[in-house]
Parts: sequence; C-alpha cells; structure tokens
Amino acid sequence: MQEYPELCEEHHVHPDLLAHMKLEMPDESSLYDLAELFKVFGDSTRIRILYVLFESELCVCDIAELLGMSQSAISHQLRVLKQARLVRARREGKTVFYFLADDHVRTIIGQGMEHITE
Amino acid sequence: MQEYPELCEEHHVHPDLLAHMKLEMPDESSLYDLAELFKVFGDSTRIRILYVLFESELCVCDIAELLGMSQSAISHQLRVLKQARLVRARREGKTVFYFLADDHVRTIIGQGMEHITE
DNA sequence: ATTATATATGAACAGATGATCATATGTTAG
DNA sequence: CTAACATATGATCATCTGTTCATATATAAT
Repeated sequence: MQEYPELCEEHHVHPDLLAHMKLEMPDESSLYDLAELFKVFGDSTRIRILYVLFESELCVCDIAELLGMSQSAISHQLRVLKQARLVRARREGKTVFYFLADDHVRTIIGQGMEHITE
Repeated sequence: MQEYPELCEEHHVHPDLLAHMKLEMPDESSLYDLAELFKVFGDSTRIRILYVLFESELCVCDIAELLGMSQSAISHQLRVLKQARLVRARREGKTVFYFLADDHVRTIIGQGMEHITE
C-alpha cells in the first residue's frame, strides 16, 4: 500500500487527536472481517433470504420458491450466509433447514431499514 | 426473473406461514435500497473512513493521510458515503469537512463488530 | 442395488466495483 | 488576473461477484 504523507499543508485537527484516532482504530484484520460481514448483507437476494428466516426456519426449496429463484442460486447464497455465521443449518433426512444464527442479524437489518426509511 | 414454482414435492412449513412471509416482506425497492446501503459498509476503506469520523469531523486530506491513501481514492469513497447519507459535508474556505450523518452508522458498525468478535 | 428427491458445488460468463491517473472545479492569496 | 492549494470527477483496468448450467453428493424408498 502506497503512503501519502503530509497531503495537507497544515492539519485542521490537533495532531494529538489524529494520533488518538490511529490508536483507536481496530486492527487491519478486524476491519477487513467487518467489511466482509457487511458485504454479505450487501446483496438483495441474501437480504431477502434473511427476511424470510425472520419468521421461521425453512428448507432450501421453500426459500427458492418464496423468492422465485433457482435451488442452485439459493444454495450458493446460503453457503455465503453460513460462512458469515449469519445462518445455521440442521439436516432432517433429505431436507436441510436453515435458520438465523443470532439476533445481530435482526438488529443490523433493523437499523439499516430505519436509516433508509427516514 | 424466472419463476420456480413448486420446487419441493411438499412444503415443510404451513402454506399459511409461507403466505404470511410473502406479505411481511418489504417491497422490492426497499430491499434493493437496503442491500445498497450495506454494500456501502462492505468495503474496508469506507469502514475505516467511518471509524476515524467517529472521533471528529475531518477534511479530505487528513483522512487520506490517516489512512495512507490518495486524495482521489478518499474523495471517491466520500462521495459514495455521502450518497448513502452516511456522512455529510460542510465547506470552510478551500477545505471540506466530512462528518457522520447520524447515529445509525455507529449502531450498525457496533453490531457488526459484536458479531465478528464473539 | 436402483431410482428419486433434496441439496451442494465447480466452471464459466456478464456485470459491478475500487484504485489510479489525468484533469477539472472551487476557493483564497497576492 | 494568476498562482497555489483543496477537492471532485471521468476514464480505464484489474479484480470481484452472482447467476446459470451441469453435475456431484446425501438420504430415503422400492
């Protein structure tokens, strides 16, 4: 990564505060992971999957039918959601049921919805 | 968009619940906007910009220097953040100061951070 | 074992994304 | 007006992403 030292002729905030910001900044890998997490929310198909799972666990084929999409497309996206630990799965015979992993999903989507509707 | 009716031989949840889910689902444009919003969070450069703005408003050059990136790159990303109404700007002479638009940013990033660190 | 159903996965391709570079715009000082 | 500084923007390009299609795996029934 290139460095760009002293871009400004003079700073507009105290150097102490700039130093503090650098210290308070989470480490690079956390920031990367955080961006990766939000990328997962950044697709309307995955958002829609999470929304239907708000109500109840569902099997892959029911999700596909609800969203009017192919089984394959949904399965690929469920894998992404699972890797991000936003959903979990349990198998029952041939069927695999997916469900929300925790409540952060609801909070994050709820806050996002608040933001766009204000 | 293609339709995939009756993918399952038989449903695993009550048809009534499936119908309810379709009703509860936000309209297509809200879901699209929501995904667009999270896409904005889904980039580590933009996350880092939001993080430094947690502390104080900052001019473009100070942000660029803090993050070790070019003025142009930061300016492009600030535009994305501004279009998503996550940051706002005020001009003071030659300098433009950017600051967080509201508190949803903090909540969303906070919840995201909780999720990845648990 | 064979067949059918449910789900998962790899390859491929079109479309989106983010940094860079060059340049334009806006503002102030001289 | 002109020069200098701060910021914004358009074009380009390499990379990433999401769907489709074909196929593989897993489970159950006959």
